[in-house]
Amino acid sequence: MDTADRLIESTRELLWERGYVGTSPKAIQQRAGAGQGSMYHHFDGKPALARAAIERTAEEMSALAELQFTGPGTARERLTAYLLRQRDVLRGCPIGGLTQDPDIMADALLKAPVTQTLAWLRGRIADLVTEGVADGSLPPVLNPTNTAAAIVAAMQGGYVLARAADDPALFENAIAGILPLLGER
Amino acid sequence: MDTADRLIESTRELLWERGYVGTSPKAIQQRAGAGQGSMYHHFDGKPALARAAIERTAEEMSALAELQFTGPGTARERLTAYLLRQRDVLRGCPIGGLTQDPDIMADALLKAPVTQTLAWLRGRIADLVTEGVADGSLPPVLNPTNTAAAIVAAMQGGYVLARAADDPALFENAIAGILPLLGER
DNA sequence: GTCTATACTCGGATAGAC
DNA sequence: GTCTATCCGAGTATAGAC
Repeated sequence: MDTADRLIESTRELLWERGYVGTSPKAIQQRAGAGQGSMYHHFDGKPALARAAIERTAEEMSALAELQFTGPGTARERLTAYLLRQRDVLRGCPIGGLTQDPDIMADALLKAPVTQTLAWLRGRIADLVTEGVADGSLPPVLNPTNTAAAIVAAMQGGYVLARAADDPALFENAIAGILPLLGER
Repeated sequence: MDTADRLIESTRELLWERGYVGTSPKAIQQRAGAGQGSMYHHFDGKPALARAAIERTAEEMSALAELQFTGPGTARERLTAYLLRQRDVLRGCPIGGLTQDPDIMADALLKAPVTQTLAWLRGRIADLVTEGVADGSLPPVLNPTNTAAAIVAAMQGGYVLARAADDPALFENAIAGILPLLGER
């Protein structure tokens, strides 16, 4: 991994742990084992580096989800597999958490990957719901758009509850609580 | 409203808008129309002021919710009234949003009101679910703990989705998506 | 490409006058 | 109680040497 890569990886970790406002160039350099000059040689400044980091995180998150969505089984099985997947719950969502960061939301270039990734996720899940309703694996009454929003929201909120309580079980509870929507019991 | 009160109110607004890390004493003073000396006369420093602000916000939020929970109607009606209540969606939840703030989570005194308020909310909603199952206004299969977690999570996550998309409709979608859980369609 | 030096502002707080 | 002065470190970046 070269220096530019290490800088991006360090930035990804720090954005996840401390958010954008709470992350300083100096902290990034130290974690990456790079000096000031090195960082400013490879990137224009903090926003440019953050942009590279957020984009990489967004791509990784989408790819990981897509892995579940295109796996084996009925639409319902793929959906519940995604929901029940192992997660580092107490760290929160590395994309959703950025919505709380004022400097991210104020910068179109930093906000765009956040907006797009969550929109993509909702759309992808809505498609699965539609598919599941069509093939009979999901209850026929479900509205795909609303159900997808509820599922993604329950996950994002599950992170919030788990972090507030310092207990990953709350994420699990939230997921278990929406599963009846999908006809699971 | 005296100076101490104005300082607390300014802090509440700034915590909501910019989070703890993103809020400086100077910004608080300016918004409150108070000087440095004045602020440090009334409060020990930024953490003490934040604590007062967060506690006031937590109390206000609980009181507002309790108003809906003790209103008229069946348990289900009170629950849906709470969910459908008018909200300033794009500003996010002034308590839930704090879970993303590293300096809040690292300080036991600042974190406690966040932990407690969300735990109280879940407990209160779980009670309503239990009540609704008992009086027949809610489906008998519901698990109160999980359902309460799912409901609170859907709201918290609804804020995240709405802010990411810059569109309050996503909060509404998430709520509409979980209503079928309560037997609404 | 990376290092060190330098610069300037802001964050957070203290001291003492009024 | 409030004001102004002052302090020191951190945040963010530039300049120029190597």
